[in-house]
Amino acid sequence: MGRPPCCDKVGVKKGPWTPEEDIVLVSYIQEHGPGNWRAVPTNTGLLRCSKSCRLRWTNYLRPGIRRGNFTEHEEKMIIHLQALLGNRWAAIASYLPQRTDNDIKNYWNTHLKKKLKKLHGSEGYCRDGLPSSAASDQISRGQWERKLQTDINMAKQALSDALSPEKSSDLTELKPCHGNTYAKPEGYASSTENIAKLLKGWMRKNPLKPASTNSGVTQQSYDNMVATGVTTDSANSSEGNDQRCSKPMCEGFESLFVFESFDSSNSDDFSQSMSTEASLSLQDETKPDFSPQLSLLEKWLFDDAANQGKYYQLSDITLDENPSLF
DNA sequence: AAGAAAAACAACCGCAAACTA
DNA sequence: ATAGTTTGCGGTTGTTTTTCT
Repeated sequence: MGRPPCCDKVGVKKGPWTPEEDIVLVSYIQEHGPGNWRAVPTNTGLLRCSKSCRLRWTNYLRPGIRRGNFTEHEEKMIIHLQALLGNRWAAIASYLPQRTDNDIKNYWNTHLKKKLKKLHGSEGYCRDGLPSSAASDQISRGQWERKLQTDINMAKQALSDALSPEKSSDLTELKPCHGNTYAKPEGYASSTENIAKLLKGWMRKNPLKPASTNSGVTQQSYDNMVATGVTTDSANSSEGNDQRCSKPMCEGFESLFVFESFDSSNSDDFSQSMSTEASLSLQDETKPDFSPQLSLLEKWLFDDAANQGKYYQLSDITLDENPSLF
């Protein structure tokens, strides 16, 4: 007996999400909180499978995520964490709370892998830029363990370096492959921002109907959104734009969630932003506890870095101080 | 200016772990 | 204890955008 599909394949829409779909999804989550994805398509009328809804939310619509503009520091973090943890993107993303695993994965595949390849050349490195020696499963167990210990020490040191602000390692010398910066232009608008505008324009045009299902956004919830920062400026709203987010439209968007511009180099900004965020539905989001995600090794690195008072103050982002974060 | 190639990114797929009845 | 269901994760693909010729 095979595993049943996550949803009916028939009648399920695929491909890029439209602004309208985003609105519906955001509205629903705004009201019900994330989770129970199975029920989302049913309750919202979205012709998407639950998986797609979840992905859309976690990777784009969820408040607090930062897109594009990977900083040098983030790059280093990713590179070192990848070396340490391998392609465990979710684990890596847990160290960069503003980034999604998908984003990190894409960034790794499109940018960092190439960078490392250029930096190290092909010699001594296998695919994914990892030292080929790490994959030597022919060596004896004892050798392997010693090697592992060495690798751990190296990784620890590397992570230390990455966590240190004052140290600009050789990685800083990594230049974009061609003239461009890696990050998108400043004008790059996050999806949440896009949705913010959309919500404003759309909701005005479509007075929120309590809807037959519980999918509709109530006026109250709309008011909540306004209260939490959605401005009333509708000049750039998505009037008549029922296709994918066009650039001019996106560029004029404001933030639905009123986040300060995130900068991973400033954890205070982050905390601040997260506390703002706490007023939103994220507070209901059932995020896994942070600490259990940490393997012993990760925890050790975590603690070690914190003890050394290093730059990336993960310790600043604790459950106690930011209950909304996790 | 136009077409081709490369790069970037959004989204899908399948597997496996976690959860629930 | 277990079968069924849901969710999370990582790999991969498809589409769009940008750069090059």
